[in-house]
Amino acid sequence: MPELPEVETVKRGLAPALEGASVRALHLHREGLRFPFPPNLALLAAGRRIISVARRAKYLLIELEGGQTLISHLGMSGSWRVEEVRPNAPLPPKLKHDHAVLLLERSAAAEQNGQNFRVSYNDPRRFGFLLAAETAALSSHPLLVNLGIEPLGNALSGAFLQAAFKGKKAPLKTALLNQNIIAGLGNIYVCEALWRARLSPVRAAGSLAASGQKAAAAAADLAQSIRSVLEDALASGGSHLRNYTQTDGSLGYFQHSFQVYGRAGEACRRCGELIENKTIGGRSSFYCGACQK
DNA sequence: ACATAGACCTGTTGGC
DNA sequence: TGCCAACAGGTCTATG
Repeated sequence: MPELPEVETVKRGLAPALEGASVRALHLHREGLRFPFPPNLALLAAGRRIISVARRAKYLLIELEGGQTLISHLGMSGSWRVEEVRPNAPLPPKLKHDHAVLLLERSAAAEQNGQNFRVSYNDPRRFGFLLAAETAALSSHPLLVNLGIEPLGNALSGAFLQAAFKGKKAPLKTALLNQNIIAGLGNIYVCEALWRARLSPVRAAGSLAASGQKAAAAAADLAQSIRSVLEDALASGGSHLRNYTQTDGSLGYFQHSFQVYGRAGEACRRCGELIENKTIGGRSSFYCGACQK
């Protein structure tokens, strides 16, 4: 599920619920996920007000009053679920694979009934994680310090890609998945962006940095394709995940817009040739060998 | 410096 | 219908 558009959608779902609320308790139902939970995690969150929910790359950053920020990564199968907890009503059932549960209280000013709510982190495969870090030192945290640019920010351009890819022999596909260059792209959107840009995933990344107008145009095209595919996914993800309490945001919304991902053996929607699936850098890569050069 | 394979996990899917 | 292998949106580590 979670590449940048999905994580951004989660962020947009969580922020209005969490911001300004206070953590009554954080319950952890196992020792850890991909990484062990920090020993003081529950204690550190308890009683703290949540200042903000933000996203950097595929990380969710939940800033707490008191100088700590929770770092959440969804791995391959993580999701957050918001549920109301009404007085005199049974608690919604805990689901299998709910590993971390926040019990929260809305600020008195915002909520006359004193309603509480529960936000659960569910992750069957447990490739995700939940950590905490000093807010002041967040940008130098080992997980974040080397991250590349945000592809939806102003930094992404043809010139940026040319500079970043110059001399790289790695396949374009691999370079785009490198979170230290562009942060937030994953397997699906790289495949889709390359199709939009008519660029082959197997060509050397450095070929986009060749001198001349042709390479510059291809790099600019790719930058624009990355931006547009992420924006389109975000637009459609937002509409489907709006009801946050009922869906876990797993596969099912933008997939109908896929042009190549998961379509091996089907006709290219642009030229009619068959979509190929080849492993590049250890990941399934879908592309049209006829019109992606 | 780079590419590749393997590791971590459970759930779903497709072939027989 | 059942069984089993292959595969899945991510990323870190070890190996060559």
